[in-house]
Amino acid sequence: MSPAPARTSREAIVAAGRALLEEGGLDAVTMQAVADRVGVRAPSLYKRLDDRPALIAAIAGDVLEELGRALHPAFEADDPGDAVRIMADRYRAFAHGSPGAYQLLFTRLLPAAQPAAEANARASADLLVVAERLVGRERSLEAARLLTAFAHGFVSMELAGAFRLGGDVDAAFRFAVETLIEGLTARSTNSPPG
Amino acid sequence: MSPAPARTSREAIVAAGRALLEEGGLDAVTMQAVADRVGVRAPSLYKRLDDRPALIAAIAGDVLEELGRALHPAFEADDPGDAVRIMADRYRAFAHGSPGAYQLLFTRLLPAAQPAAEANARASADLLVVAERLVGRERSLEAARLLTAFAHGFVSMELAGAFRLGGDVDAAFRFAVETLIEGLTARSTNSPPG
DNA sequence: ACCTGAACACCGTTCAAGT
DNA sequence: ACCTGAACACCGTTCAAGT
Repeated sequence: MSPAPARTSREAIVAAGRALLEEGGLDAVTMQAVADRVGVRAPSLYKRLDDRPALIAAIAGDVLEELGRALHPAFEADDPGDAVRIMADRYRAFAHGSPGAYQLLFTRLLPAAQPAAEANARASADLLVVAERLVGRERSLEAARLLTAFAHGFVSMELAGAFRLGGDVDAAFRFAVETLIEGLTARSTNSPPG
Repeated sequence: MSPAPARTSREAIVAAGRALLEEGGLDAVTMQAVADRVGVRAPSLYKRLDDRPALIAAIAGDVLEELGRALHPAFEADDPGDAVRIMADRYRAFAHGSPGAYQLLFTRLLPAAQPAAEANARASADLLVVAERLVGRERSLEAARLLTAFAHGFVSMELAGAFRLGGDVDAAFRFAVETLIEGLTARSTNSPPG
């Protein structure tokens, strides 16, 4: 008579998926493992999500929002160079703290799994403002792309274990950030303050 | 009486796997699809390869060698700035020409799937020489890491479709390469020629 | 309204049996 | 020495049946 009460929730399912992602990579995020973790049978998941790609998309969306929140305080720095330094550090810290989630963002996602682009757009806009303060309006998009390409490339190589020649990886990161700030500043078309 | 003749080869299997990778991503590289393509049943593949991770590793190894060959001519440039320009262009062209293979290189590979590191080491050594000519010995490792991080980050974001704000992506790449060359040159500890 | 077991088409992998 | 069909344990997903 009484309809069956909900025994889980979309949020719990997404959280379980993300935990499995960090523990065992994307392959470990099976519908059955997720179902086990939230205490339900696999077919029940299809009441809350269309399919596995939709689950992956939901995880990616959460991650993107969280990364945006982690980066946002960097934009309050007065000096654009400091903004870049803080952003870079926070970006890298996020990737180290959630490597599985971070890598998911740059996995070629199936079309169905593309996360909502709002958080993305907001972060892009914030970064563009910093870039403009650094190099001027004309080159701001190019500068923003250089900065994001570097940041993503560096942490992604770190996570993939691609820095195999020893040395101080933290120092290499700091050196690179300073080189980028200097290089971009030197190309600025902003009129100097007077 | 006569033992069964070989109906395929390890090379044919690896080539089939790579073709499937480009056509449909890593998920499309199933043992059955590979077997179909080389004209054999799936269990026969296990005569030449331990398992699917070994197949993926073999593909990655081939790709890495090919990338090394594509990059090598860049190191003949007299000017280290030119070497960086040529390397960057060739690196990007390789990724555009074989996006599936390229992305495979930076997928978190299972330990079993780590390609032989020789080709890797040779390319690293070549790049270090260029970096040293650009910034001096002390900072050469840091500089090499900045350059590879940028190059990988840029093309990987391109392939993931992460540059969604329009603009001229080619121009952004050229701008970034010039900014890096200038920034690194400015930090050089090499004594000026004279 | 949600949950479940049973079923389907697919994986990777093993292995005994064939030539 | 290599190839094969059959089998096993696993996937994702659908659906009729239960409450």
